[in-house]
Amino acid sequence: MADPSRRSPAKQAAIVAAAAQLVAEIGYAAVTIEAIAARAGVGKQTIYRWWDSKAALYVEVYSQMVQVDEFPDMVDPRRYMGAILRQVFDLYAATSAVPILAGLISDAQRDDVARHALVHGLIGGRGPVLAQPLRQACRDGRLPADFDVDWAAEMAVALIWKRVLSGGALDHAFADRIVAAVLSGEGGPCR
Amino acid sequence: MADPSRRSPAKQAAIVAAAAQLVAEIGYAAVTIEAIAARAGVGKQTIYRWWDSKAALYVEVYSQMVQVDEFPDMVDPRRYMGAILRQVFDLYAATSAVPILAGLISDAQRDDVARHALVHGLIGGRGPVLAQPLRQACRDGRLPADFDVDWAAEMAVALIWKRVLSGGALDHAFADRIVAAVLSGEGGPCR
DNA sequence: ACAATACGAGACGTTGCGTCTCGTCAAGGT
DNA sequence: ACCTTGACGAGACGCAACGTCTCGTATTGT
Repeated sequence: MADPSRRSPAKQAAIVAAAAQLVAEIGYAAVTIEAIAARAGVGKQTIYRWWDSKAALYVEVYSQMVQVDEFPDMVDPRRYMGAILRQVFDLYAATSAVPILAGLISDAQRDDVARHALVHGLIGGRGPVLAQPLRQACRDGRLPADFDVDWAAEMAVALIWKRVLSGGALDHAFADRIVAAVLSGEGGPCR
Repeated sequence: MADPSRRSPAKQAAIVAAAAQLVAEIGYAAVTIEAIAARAGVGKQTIYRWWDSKAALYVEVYSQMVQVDEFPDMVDPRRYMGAILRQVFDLYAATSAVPILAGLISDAQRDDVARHALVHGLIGGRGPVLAQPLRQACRDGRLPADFDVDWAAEMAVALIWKRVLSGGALDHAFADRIVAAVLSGEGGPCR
């Protein structure tokens, strides 16, 4: 139906920007497609043409907002995880990513796109950022060969989601506690 | 306005039962107040008189559904936590509590009653079930005196919420992993 | 018996949904 | 240069559920 090559990049950017603005102003739940369209100076159909739902649109907003650009060196798993988490939390603090993430987790109970993003995509899986580097560390002997990477990633994601959902602090201290909990003992003093 | 002493217990029970039925049949998100009223043979106003919102009603449904009746003995913190978690997960498996919990966590981003239940009430705090017994174990020397009970409870709750939200398994194996992660080392072989 | 009020039923206005139908416009093909 | 195609802005449209309200009836305590 819709031909991606004919899509207007300017409109897309205006819509994403309007969505980001509105969430900062009135909160995720209060944002409507109609308000985004009005703010962006765009017809409703132009939004519905390219995104299935409000949640689908915000998956894109969130992805653009939380871009992990520079990966720290994997010298030590503990240092790596701490650095990556602090980087993400700094991005959270500088943007409206947290309310968007909370809204997306919430919408995932109703919306297929949000659910998929939550379980497999950027938001939930975090494969390239968390699981993959840790798996590499296992192969390199920086972590025990039988270290359960998937479980570690699940714990980290769970703790983050919980604070996002209940409004807890997402600061560097929290990042350090996650690292300590997820890599408890491994490569540390207990071993 | 509304006088609790004149409230009809039969109507209340019918409403709660209808709400529980409907969530099992069509899922939390699809349930409407109007459908609950129709199913319970009740006027809409009778629901709105006693509950602020759908979420507020389901907080009560969930509370009735997940009643931890018998507390296991606190001989060993690991055994205690394992027993209590298995008991809760068995209740989850026997009822529609999981979709309700997922719906409530979702609604907590929009609804004040759900948010309060999530942060302070039965759902999020879990004080009497988790934190309090662990705190007692600390005083009794069954856990290190500097053991961080709040952090342990937060981890357990976070892991449960994450699986509830993303549709993961809530079985005895998961219960054991939570215990191992939350009480890692404490009272175990590493210490 | 009487006052107070919970209750069933359903009308009511409101909001946002997602679809649709216009007329306009820009781009690519012939 | 013309013509087709499809994106676009604007907004009308029907729909569903919200939360409030107003009836008339039933129940309860004094």
